[in-house]
Amino acid sequence: MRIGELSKRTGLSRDTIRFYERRGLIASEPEPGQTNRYRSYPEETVLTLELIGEAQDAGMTLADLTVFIAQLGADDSVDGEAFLDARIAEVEARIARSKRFLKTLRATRAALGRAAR
Amino acid sequence: MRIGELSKRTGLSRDTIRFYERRGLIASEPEPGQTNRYRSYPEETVLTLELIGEAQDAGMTLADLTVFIAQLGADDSVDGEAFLDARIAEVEARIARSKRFLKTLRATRAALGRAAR
DNA sequence: CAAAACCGTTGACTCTACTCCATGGTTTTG
DNA sequence: CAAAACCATGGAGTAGAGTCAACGGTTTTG
Repeated sequence: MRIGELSKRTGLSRDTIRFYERRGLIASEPEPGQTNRYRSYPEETVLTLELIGEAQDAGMTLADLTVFIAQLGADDSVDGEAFLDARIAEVEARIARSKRFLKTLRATRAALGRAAR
Repeated sequence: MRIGELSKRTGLSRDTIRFYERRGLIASEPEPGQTNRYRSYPEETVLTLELIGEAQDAGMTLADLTVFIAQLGADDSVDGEAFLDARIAEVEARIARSKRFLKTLRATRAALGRAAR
């Protein structure tokens, strides 16, 4: 699929998609048998981009994601376990802290609801 | 308490603390009866800074936090409920997406564990 | 077939959230 | 009391993650 469709399907701008490709997070091939220089992305790129979004929400950087995505493809990895263990611990901690903050947000909301009437 | 102690107790750099103060997230007073220009922070600033950390992990920006912290003190607020409801929804969504990513991380870790032996 | 809609590259620019001087004053300590 | 440790201000610089503009090809469409 071309970049315009991918953009529509993911909600990301074309520029963002090209930016991710320069960073090595996704890859395209030239359209087969075409002389234009248009990128063509495989269907699964939609899923990869959704994964990137989730990972960013979980606090991962694009640099981390470059490593992680490389590991998704590779069947073996020397330091992969250590890397993944570290990322898992980080994300777990971030979720826990986010939940604490959510409680504060809800408590504030409740207090405000009472004060308002 | 002076900035050095606050820095030690929160793990934040002095520069970061001063940066937050410029942004209006925390406040200091001059040390009472002193002629120096040293800041003096109340005890609760430690908690505020911890809150800021959690909020950032939850994906809030400092701009959002400025509004939120103002609301913590004010007993009434016109648009407060709408603001808080929006923030709560955002944070909930971000946590949900983070959890989805965490699953992917764990699955990858498991696959790698099996492939390694 | 021409206008509209797409696509590509390059390079500069923005925004957020810090971080790092340089310079100079104040406290603490051995 | 001098050196070390601490504090302040102002301004410049950095990193991460995009975003935008300019210019020029390619496809699609009425």
